Amino acid sequence: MQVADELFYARGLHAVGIDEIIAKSGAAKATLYAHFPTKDDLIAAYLQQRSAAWRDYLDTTLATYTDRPRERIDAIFRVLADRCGAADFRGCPFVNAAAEYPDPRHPARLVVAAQRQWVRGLFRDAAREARLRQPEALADQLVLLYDSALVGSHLMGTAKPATRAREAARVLVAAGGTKSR
Amino acid sequence: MQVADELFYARGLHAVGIDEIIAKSGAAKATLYAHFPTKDDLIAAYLQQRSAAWRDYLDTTLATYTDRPRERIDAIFRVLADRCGAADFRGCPFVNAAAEYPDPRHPARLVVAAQRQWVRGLFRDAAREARLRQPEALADQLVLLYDSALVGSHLMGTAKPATRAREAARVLVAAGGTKSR
DNA sequence: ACAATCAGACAGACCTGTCTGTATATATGC
DNA sequence: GCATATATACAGACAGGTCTGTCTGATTGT
Repeated sequence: MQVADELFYARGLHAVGIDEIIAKSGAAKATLYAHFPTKDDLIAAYLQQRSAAWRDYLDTTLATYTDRPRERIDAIFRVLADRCGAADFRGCPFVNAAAEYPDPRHPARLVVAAQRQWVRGLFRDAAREARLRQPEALADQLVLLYDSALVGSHLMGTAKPATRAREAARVLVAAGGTKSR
Repeated sequence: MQVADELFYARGLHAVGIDEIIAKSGAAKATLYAHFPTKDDLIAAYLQQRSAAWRDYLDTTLATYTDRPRERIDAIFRVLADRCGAADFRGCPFVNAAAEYPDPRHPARLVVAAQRQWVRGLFRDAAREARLRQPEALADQLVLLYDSALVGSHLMGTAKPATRAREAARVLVAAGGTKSR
């Protein structure tokens, strides 16, 4: 599973075949299929694991901001920028998976959708706790910036877009979720 | 080429094979390979064509805003939201391609990079002409929102993220490219 | 003994790219 | 106008590799 995780993230879901995962992990094919009946199941499990790991990490990091929702929002973007600057960063595994699997009913897409709900929940809760006007609209906008930090940093090959997203998020939070003009 | 365009966009680059394109287009394999020596060449051509078409469309649409740079920025997001609401919308072909081809030197990625440079140029030029403070930083932020409109609308299956991106862009433009606080 | 895993062969489908001979459209020369 | 040459496209077979998933018999761990 660890090998699949690395290969899928680094190279793409279609680009990595079962045989390569097996060769690199040392597992037997029958064992892999015993645990994951199809490749789609393996992919969904890979995404689920990524989702769970990211959630755990963010939950832990944000725990110190429980009573400071505005700073919590900024912290999310700080953590994100750190992630985007990591040596193995290759974009958002969820966005990447959605690009490769257009069908919203695909098992991978279900994991992606759930993950996005969770992220949006982070922002919505923080916006509410900060008593910002229109927390729902602001949450939506912050999710946009979250996405774009990941996508932009991937495409540009630097973490600069994540930094920019963080700055933009500050502007939006400062504006309090107002629809401009 | 038209068939390849539709299939690649709708289903993904790896998911569509040469034989399927041939079967659906009525062309002979030898003809296809006469025009495009490898599948990668075909993919790059597909993206190039998408890029050129989008540029032409945006250039035409924005021509009426030549002397109104602020409104031009908003118009970009309006056009984008229209696109995201189209029945055949399946995310950003360029972001999708980057997800499937991690190597920045891949032919597809070169087209993607050029396309992104062009988009950023649109925003930077408009920000300069509008005499906004920090046009470069603002352009970066607007590109982020542009990306996120596309990605978000794809993942959510509605054009609502594009609408939200437009609102956020207005906030950023109103703030004039300020780094918050 | 049983459960889990392994090594590795297999099946059938699909993939990219190569090749041959044929067909069609167009241009050129007489 | 007709014959010929050339350019372009076609039908389809082929090669070799890769893919996902199935299966068998053997091995290892508890």
